[in-house]
Amino acid sequence: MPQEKLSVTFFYFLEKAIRDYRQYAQRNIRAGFGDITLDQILVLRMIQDQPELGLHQIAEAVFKDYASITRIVDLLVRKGLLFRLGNDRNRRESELTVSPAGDDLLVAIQPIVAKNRFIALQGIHPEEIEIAKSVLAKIIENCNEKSDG
Amino acid sequence: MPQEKLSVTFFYFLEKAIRDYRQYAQRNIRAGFGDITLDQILVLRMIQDQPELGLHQIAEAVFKDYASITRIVDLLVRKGLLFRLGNDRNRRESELTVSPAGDDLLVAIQPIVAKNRFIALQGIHPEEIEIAKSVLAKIIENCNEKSDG
DNA sequence: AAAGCAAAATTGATATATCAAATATATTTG
DNA sequence: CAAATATATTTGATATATCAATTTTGCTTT
Repeated sequence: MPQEKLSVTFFYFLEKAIRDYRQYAQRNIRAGFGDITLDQILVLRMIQDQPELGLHQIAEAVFKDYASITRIVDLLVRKGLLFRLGNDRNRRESELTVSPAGDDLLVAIQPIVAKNRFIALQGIHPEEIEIAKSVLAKIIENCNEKSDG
Repeated sequence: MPQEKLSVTFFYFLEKAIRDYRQYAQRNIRAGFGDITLDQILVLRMIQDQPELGLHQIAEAVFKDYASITRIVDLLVRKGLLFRLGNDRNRRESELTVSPAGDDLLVAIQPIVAKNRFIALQGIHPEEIEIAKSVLAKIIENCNEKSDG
């Protein structure tokens, strides 16, 4: 098993990069707004874009766990950024709608999010980003292969 | 701000890749062993390699938070994989030592961890991995720049 | 050695991830 | 339509991440 060392450091870097990025982005968001997390923003925006989705589909769209989505949505509702219209009992029928406050927040936060991404990728050639992306895509594929060998 | 789309999908892939890899690796570990997490293994191995380190330094070595390390170490001690020799009160003096059970576990688990990494990176050219690694390194750098602009 | 300061370690609170189990709802079948 | 089954959602338990606050320990300086 060659390149063992490369793979070790690669996964270290992978973990550290995502953590540092999240920390950096979260810090910038907090500076401008109160206590909203990146994940909550992600879910909120997804619902804004496609309000017709069920939680299950939202989870898939944002690559997250179902249980996490339940909790994130609850938080967003509690914060008044999201409305659960219709039946509050039957959650499958209740439609989720971003509240005016939620809309405002998304509008205000959008440039910050974009800037975070921009700065995080500053000084990297687009072709390199593409290659890195393809590497990540391949990892995703490899980890989701049916294991039969 | 060009390439907005590329950066969006890049960060999506980044998050998904790390999550899928962890899930995949964790599943394989669980199949062979009981309930030990990747993070616990990482910390355990670090202590095995450099038992003289303090928690602070361990945290830095594995790119983790101090608070997390405190809790992970406590778990490892509770599981009998790690001994806190010497003074159990003064934690700075107490030396951490991997127990025989911990040694055994690391030995047994090592090939699984290596295989996980190998499979996750299967079919990717080493040069591409290097490029991806350099992209991640640059992101880490960008996110840790002193913000004064 | 005592006081004060710096560094290390811990704890509390909250958010998210994960898995398993339990509910609830929808759909299919008889 | 009722029962069986499938799917969606929630909940509980535990682990980790993060930040803030606190405590502990170590070091310096008298």
